Amino acid sequence: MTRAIQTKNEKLPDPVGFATHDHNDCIDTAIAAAETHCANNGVRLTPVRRKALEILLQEHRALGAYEILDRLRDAGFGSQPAVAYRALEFLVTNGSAHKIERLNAFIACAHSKVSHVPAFMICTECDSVAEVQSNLTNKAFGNAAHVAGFRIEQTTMEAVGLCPVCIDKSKT
Amino acid sequence: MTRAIQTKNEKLPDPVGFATHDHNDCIDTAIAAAETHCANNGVRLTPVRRKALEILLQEHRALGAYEILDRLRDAGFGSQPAVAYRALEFLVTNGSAHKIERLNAFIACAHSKVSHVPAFMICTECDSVAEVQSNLTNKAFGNAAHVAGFRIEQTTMEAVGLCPVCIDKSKT
DNA sequence: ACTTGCAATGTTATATCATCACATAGAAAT
DNA sequence: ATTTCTATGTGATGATATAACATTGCAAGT
Ligand SMILES: [Zn+2]
Ligand SMILES: [Zn+2]
Ligand SMILES: [Zn+2]
Ligand SMILES: [Zn+2]
Repeated sequence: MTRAIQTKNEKLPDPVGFATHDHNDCIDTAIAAAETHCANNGVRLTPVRRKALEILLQEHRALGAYEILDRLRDAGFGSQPAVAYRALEFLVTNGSAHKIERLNAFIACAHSKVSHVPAFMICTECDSVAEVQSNLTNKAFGNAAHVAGFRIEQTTMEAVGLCPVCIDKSKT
Repeated sequence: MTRAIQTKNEKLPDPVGFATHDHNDCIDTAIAAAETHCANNGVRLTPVRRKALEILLQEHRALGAYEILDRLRDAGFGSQPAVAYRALEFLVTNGSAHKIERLNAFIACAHSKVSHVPAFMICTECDSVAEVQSNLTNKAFGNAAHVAGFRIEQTTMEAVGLCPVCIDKSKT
């Protein structure tokens, strides 16, 4: 049984960071990076996991778990939520994908080779998402954590606002 | 996710930001701040909204919408989800509360008087949340947004890890 | 070969979170 | 007083996520 899809932006071209890019080989390189990571860390990029990553990379946008599940089912995998959630958890844990908490959705990492603090710009109008290369950790944050005795394991930043496309639209 | 409820007249130190503070009057000051804000902005701190804020302030932790709804119902307000979600939306919009996306939960702002980038430390073990005073905007983030033509409206940062209490526990 | 162990996948059922659509009630503006 | 807009209330539904448990496939150890 197919569930309704919630995502608003179905028809965007190949935007990464709201700019166009050569999408053709970026899938292959990302998959290769995932394979390398798995080999180096003693975990397995199994068929479902690989397929889930391919789906995310194909779209280059944030996808809900059930949207991914639909495609996994179409590809012959299981049809129950846990199938998608487990694959996604694996990808997130291993740095191939991120969860956009604001959207309850998942997106392939745009630069999985380098270690980074995931940071995103999320359009409130069309739900498009761009991952920002943000190598700068917030120093004040780190200090506060240290003072509080909190051991940070991962930090994510999410900015919401209007993407260039929707800014243009709002002007007309 | 289950945590002890903190009562208003508790003698022991109340933790905010994993540190102790004087909880007794911080509710009143926060409510006063909300009232001032509403007066200055032509919006109304109606009974439900005020009660929802009081609930959040009482607890000083992240509460799910349905948890808040329960208490609103107990206080004589409506019993349907929209009642809580609408009140919470108002509080978030007007800076009296934040949504912790990671937890799908809400928390009273710990320093609602000053404009700030909401930043939180979230314990993966016990789900406790501390709001960090992070007046430092991530510069790289801002630059990236500018380059991309993205108009940031709000940024939030969420760090997950282990709170001091759970670090202690894990050592035993 | 066999069994024991473990990780991964699958399924059913259920829990949790969130919004829609529409009716009614109050406040504010004319 | 009438209109208008905001706010509250309700029932119904949608969307997201996990629990619990059976099954499979593979690898070590015997
Ligand atoms: Zn990334
Ligand atoms: Zn947009
Ligand atoms: Zn705050
Ligand atoms: Zn903790």
